[in-house]
Amino acid sequence: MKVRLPDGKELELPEGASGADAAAAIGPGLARAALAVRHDGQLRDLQATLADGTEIEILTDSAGDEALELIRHDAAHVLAEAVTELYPGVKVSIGPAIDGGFYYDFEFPEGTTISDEDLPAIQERMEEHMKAGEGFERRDVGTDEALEIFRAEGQDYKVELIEDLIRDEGVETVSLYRNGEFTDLCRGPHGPGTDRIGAVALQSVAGAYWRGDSDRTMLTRIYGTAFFDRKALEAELERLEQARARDHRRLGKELGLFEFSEVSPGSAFWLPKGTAIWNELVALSREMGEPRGYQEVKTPQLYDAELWKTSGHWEKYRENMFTTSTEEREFGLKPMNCPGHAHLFSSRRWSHRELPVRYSEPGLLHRNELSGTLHGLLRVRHFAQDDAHVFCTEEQVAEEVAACLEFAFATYGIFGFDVSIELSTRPEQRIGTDEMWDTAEKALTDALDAQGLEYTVNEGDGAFYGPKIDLHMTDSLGRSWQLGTVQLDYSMPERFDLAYTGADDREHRPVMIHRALMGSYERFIGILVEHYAGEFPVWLAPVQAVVLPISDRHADAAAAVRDELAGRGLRVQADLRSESVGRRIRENELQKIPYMLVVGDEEAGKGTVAVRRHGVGDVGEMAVGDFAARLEEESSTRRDLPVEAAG
RNA sequence: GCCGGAGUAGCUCAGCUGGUCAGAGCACCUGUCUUGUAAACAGGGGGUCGCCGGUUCGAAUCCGGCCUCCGGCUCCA
Repeated sequence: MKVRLPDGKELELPEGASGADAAAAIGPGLARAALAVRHDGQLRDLQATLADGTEIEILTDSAGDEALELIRHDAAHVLAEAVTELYPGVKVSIGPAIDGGFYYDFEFPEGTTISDEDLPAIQERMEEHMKAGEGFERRDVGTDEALEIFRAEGQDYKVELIEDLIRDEGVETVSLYRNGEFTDLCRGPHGPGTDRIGAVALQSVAGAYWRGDSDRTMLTRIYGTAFFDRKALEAELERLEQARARDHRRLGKELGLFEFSEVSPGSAFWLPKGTAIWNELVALSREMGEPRGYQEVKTPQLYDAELWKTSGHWEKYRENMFTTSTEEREFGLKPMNCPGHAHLFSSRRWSHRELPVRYSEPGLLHRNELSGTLHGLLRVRHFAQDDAHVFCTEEQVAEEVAACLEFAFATYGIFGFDVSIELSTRPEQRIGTDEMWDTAEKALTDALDAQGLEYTVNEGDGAFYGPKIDLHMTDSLGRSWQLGTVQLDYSMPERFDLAYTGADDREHRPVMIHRALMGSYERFIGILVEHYAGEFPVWLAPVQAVVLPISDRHADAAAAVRDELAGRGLRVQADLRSESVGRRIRENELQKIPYMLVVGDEEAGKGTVAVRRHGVGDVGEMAVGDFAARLEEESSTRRDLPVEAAG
């Protein structure tokens, strides 16, 4: 028989030849490096027999992410093998490869708990199996036989998986993979053997619900990662260590940006330096919003429960709301600005000529998030969004959604963010008719397609009142967080009986677009801190420059420089402490302040400063006025100017 | 909320199996030094060892409950 190779050549093989045979026929080097074979587009074991006339490609350990994914999945099986040996009676569930590694979920016998301290022993056992070079043996069996095997072993989760496969997909056979004494239900493919997993590291243990369902058993998940060689593994562990240094919670404390306290869990206390960043972002939002037709409004924090009943929050969102009552009236603290804005819109009559109306508000919100979900600035209970609601006609929807996306990308461009786009569709808990959802989902899809944007679809992840386009960024450890969102809403206008008078002199229902671009200022700043590793561009830096007198007798000259710059609206301080210059430079460097301006005898007389740039060093002497102009330019353009180290 | 882990001076952390274990560095305060591009020197103050309860002659150390934080899960900006 013949198979075709990626370079177009044909390879003659005996009937019934496998991927391994094909690799061997091409060359011994490839045979050694081979991990799996792509056969008509599908990745299969090397042992799989090839069919005549098909196209094949041998996957080797130099195939990048795909190869890593394969051995990480292998490693998950070895993990399960080690755990079943070390903890008799353990029940296994599933263990896939994930971005950056793999995990396996187990149910340990009653009374056995696993912690990080148990990982080294498990890892050691895994390494023994890797050294032994056990093969991954595939066997296809009838579902009856598979059920019998796993029932006999008391592997209830596997039994459930097979039963579901039979029920949902009508399968009659399933594949089993055996490495050593461990047999797992698995679709495959797997590499040729455990010795191909070069190096493995178990990283953490965590709880995870069986099938991601919070009503079901909490399993114990063990996370790990694997690479082809120890060097790559260690580089990755080193990278993770480095990433921890960028953690916004750590930098926020070190740089004096914000604090958290037990007295208000999930709520940041913003220090002056963090507030300076916050204010710059709000200013940016206003500056960009104004020419785009946004008008800022201010609405209350607390609303009668009636308003939340009208909006649907009382029914669909109440468990996330903080409520209170006074004089026998019940109130809810706002978790969103939309009902307030809808109420505001309804307070007068509108002509179609006036639409779209775009109300923005950096409103303060409270959401009663589950305690276990709180996470620094990235997940809080009290936050503010760069929120706005656009009230427009049906005909204006496409243009307005497109304008929101333009605004969003213009904003991210300033920070050099590379966001990923997700379209979230109707959730189970929702208000509004299916027709409304059809219309809204189509409108968003059309807007994305019209701009040729790439996106993934999150079925069922929409807001309860409408579908949304979400814009995501990852933090220093690669966790994805939603920043911006553009949500289309046909329900709220109906619930609030919103109307405008059309050209036909009849009443029409406007459409509401909810949008936040940075998302919440809290989360955005958290991501920003990690993105810049605390080394903010000049326009965002809480302190843009610090003036350093060489000795006490230069204090007045230094203070004068500070006053002149601060008088021009720049965030400049003077470090007049009687500490050594080296000491003060060190401390201000650690604070990652963009500029230090040294003033001594040489400079004081001439009205200059010796400029030191963070991360660069001494960049030479400048007249105070020239430096001020530079700082002003960097602030107003929101772009740092290039610098070169002096001499 | 759920699973696992942690909680000692402002910060980072030491303190093994209960008995001078309440410590170190940095920070802070006082004094001296008056400084040229990443840490001057000396002295000093500071903690009911997260909170509540229990075991014990005796608890930072053991047990229970609660709070907060960390890693995940569920949920979400």
